[in-house]
Amino acid sequence: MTELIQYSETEERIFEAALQAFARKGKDGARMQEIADAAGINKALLHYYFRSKDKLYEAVFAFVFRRFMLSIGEAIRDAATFEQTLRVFIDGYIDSIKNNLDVVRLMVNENLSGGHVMGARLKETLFSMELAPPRLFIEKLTAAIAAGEVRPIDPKQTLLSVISCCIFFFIALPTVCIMNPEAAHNLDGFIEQRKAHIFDLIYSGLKPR
Amino acid sequence: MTELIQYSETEERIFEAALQAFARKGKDGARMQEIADAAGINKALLHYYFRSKDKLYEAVFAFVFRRFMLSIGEAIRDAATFEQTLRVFIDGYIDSIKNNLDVVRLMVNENLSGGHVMGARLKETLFSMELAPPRLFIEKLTAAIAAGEVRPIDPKQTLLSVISCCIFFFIALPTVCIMNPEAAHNLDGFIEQRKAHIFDLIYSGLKPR
DNA sequence: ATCCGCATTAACCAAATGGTTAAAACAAAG
DNA sequence: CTTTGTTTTAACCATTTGGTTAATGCGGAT
Repeated sequence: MTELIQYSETEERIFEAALQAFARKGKDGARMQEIADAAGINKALLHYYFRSKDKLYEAVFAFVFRRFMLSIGEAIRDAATFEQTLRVFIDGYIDSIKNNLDVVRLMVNENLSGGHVMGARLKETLFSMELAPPRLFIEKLTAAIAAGEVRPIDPKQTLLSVISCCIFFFIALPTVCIMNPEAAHNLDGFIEQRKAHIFDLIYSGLKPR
Repeated sequence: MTELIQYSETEERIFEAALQAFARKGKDGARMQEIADAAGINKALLHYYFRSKDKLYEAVFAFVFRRFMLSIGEAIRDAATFEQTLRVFIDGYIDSIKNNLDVVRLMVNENLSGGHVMGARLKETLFSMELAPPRLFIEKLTAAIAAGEVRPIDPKQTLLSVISCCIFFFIALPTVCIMNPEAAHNLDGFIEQRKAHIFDLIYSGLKPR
């Protein structure tokens, strides 16, 4: 089912180049020649390894998607209280996104154009460990509600809200920087500020009164 | 500065066709021929009206961007309490997005590829009425904080969080439908549910304790 | 009826692009 | 050193695509 392929150095260089291209210009906008150049190889080699542009796209997606999910999994550890769980989740999620901006852009592009490639990967991974973080979050939240640490609220919707707050900022980065000049001037500072704000707003929204 | 051009019936048909194409396949993925077909005209007419694909893209963007902003402006009326303001803002924002999904997709695409076209429109519109809703929201929130109706919190970050929660769901729709089967089965119901949840979570997060 | 400017079209073109092929490097094995 | 299988490349090809052009339609003014 889930094959664990070991890729050659050349293949991984292709992946990085293709990721950048696909993420920034979309599947159609990216040029095979440009990917080959960025990877420092001949264009024919692309087809030698991946047959077609579509197959290359799928391979790249599968590769970086998996890597991204694992990176999130690493960033999010277990915690004692739900307050800590939420804080770690937000910080870890945002850091992972920040370090994988092109992957996020690729996934957004995917969703904009139907999301069938991502859908296949998702379904394949649905029962494996790699989707653990969201499920773990929901379990923790459900438990916290039962324990009275958090007021009754739909856990799935809450998860969606947290993820929305963590991701959207990066998707709309150019717009955010225009509407919000300090973000353009000091991005890292703004990101840290954003982490704190999201935790503050959401946790305060979850606490019983 | 801000020209108010009256477009012919043919031009508006082109806009609709081009919007669909650009939104669903991106600027590069969309084909001039396919846009012409969808608009029921000859391909040369596209160039007759808009010179090049880039110019067409910019014209389409300007047109639908303005229309979308105005639609949000109409949806969001003034309200007495901040609680009402927030509720109206969320409902109006989500309804506008729902009725302009292709425009939102176009704007997201724009941001993914640098956002220069949107940036130009934004800067041009920055001092006009069309960006009133966000600014109005921030003013209301600031006033509510001063009046003690809302606890102290960064208004800009809060606005960004609200918008994130309203938009992201639509951007990631294919993924959301996979992770959340009931959304696929009854989208309108899920949207209403989402409106209620966002208001509940955010307003509860803003109330003083 | 004719003239004139705008709208529309069919046919065409050059460039770009994804993909192929046959030959050359190259490394490992015999 | 030769053989053999894999990796890499230059040159090529067919198709697609954005864009052009010259001709046609057409409605209103004269």
